[in-house]
Amino acid sequence: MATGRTHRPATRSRGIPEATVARLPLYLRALTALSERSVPTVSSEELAAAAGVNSAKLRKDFSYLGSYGTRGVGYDVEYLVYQISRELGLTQDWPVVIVGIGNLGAALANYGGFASRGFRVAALIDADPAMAGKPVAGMPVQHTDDLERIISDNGVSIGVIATPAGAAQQVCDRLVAAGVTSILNFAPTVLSVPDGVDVRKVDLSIELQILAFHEQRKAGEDAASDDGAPAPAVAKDHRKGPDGDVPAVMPA
Amino acid sequence: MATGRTHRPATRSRGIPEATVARLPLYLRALTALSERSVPTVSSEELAAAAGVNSAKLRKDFSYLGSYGTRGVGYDVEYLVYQISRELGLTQDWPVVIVGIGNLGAALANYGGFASRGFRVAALIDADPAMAGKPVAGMPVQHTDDLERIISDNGVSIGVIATPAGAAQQVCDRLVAAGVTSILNFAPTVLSVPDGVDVRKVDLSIELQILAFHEQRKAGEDAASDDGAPAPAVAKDHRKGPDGDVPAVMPA
DNA sequence: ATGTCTTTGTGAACGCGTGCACAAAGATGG
DNA sequence: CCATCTTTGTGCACGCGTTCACAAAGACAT
Repeated sequence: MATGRTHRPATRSRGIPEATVARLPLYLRALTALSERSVPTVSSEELAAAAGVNSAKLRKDFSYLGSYGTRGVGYDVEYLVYQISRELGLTQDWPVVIVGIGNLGAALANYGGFASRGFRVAALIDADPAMAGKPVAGMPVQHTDDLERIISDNGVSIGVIATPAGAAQQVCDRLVAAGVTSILNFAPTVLSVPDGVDVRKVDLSIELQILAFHEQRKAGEDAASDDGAPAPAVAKDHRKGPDGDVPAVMPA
Repeated sequence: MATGRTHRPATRSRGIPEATVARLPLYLRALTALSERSVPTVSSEELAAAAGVNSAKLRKDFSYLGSYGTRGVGYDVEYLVYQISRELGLTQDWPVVIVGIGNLGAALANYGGFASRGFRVAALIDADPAMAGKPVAGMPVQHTDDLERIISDNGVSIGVIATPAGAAQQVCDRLVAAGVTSILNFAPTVLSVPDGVDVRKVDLSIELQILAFHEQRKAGEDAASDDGAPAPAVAKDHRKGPDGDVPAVMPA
């Protein structure tokens, strides 16, 4: 997924493995759906099916949070919703800023998923002076000049970067300097941040490329031909090449 | 990431580990940047730094593709760009359809990252009759009724779902039935697909929730001292109990 | 040629995540 | 109170991924 994989190994999370943390939102979503249908309890088997995971894995995940189930019965839906929400920190309000109000940034601002669960879009920020003041998702866009003040005034600790790749690192540096310690990066760039700052990335083109790899694998299982020659400018010499094309020293 | 995480274990990928495949696009991006600056060769150390990974990991990743480096010198940039592109299947053209042209779908249609490398938006599809014919990103939106024909006519094997959660599974089923075998899902739902179909998901709210978890942990580190002791009070009788702690969670 | 220096490619150890399989815990019924 | 049935919680083994550390390969100078 998508997603982000640029986070620190920091698994000192007091016992809760990173892989488990990544699944908690999934469980929470399934539980919320059950809660809305007023289902009182659910077994690990049922919930696992709804979340698309193995039931043993789910039980082990919950065991890191404590023993919240009842043997012979299952888990209490409401209680579990509360526990997971608390563990994820969703019982408090997280003001978020979105920087870069282009197509994607605007779509994110309008996306309901943000506001729905403890997250509140505190400000929209863009570098284009022409955007300043224009309303997007019922909120005026503010100029980058005020970034530091906005972060500070609203106590923002989570920032979303939706700028072009070229501007991302600079924006990131300013966000971090202003006090942001968690960043969700949509720009196709590797961000470097100091220790203590978490970065997760969402990269559409990477996801597509991974799909293309598997797609190719599926399609060309027999037609393992090495397509037309797109004229590899540099033919090199790779001896152990499985295909056996053996070039010489690379030209300069 | 988005990563995406709902993909099958399908690691029978003829030797190339899934984790490596997920990093190839990252290397490719860094290499492309070097190529544009006409840098002829690059060492594993330099490239690893640019891609934000460990250099040993990078060398091992490349070793799965074959031996493309020259000891004492490094890797030939152009040649490596070609090899990785070929491995990822980017030397061919991948027609893609986007289903669900709301805020997010429209942003995706306009996103340059799609067209940039081997991917071509073949059609935009939406269920709203009012959208039909309206141009988005210089391309007329087509109605869901024609989904099967569009897939078939264009030989589409990759579909992007950007519909509301409620419609996602249904759209997914139709895509799969029409011949799509790779799906990139932006809807906040677990999709179930038959074997042989790959699904990757990008879920904004999940990413944010993971960040919130770490953010909360960072914030509460000051008072973490008392946390060292094994949590004894396992609230057992919280079960639907004295309502004192009612979940403060919200739906949707 | 020979030696030195750089950088790759990889063997091996380690740690994390996953899933099986089962004992313990509690519900339920007689 | 005992027997049986359901479902949790987890010990254990296995496999994947990461990282270290080093020998081998080639470049380059003398």
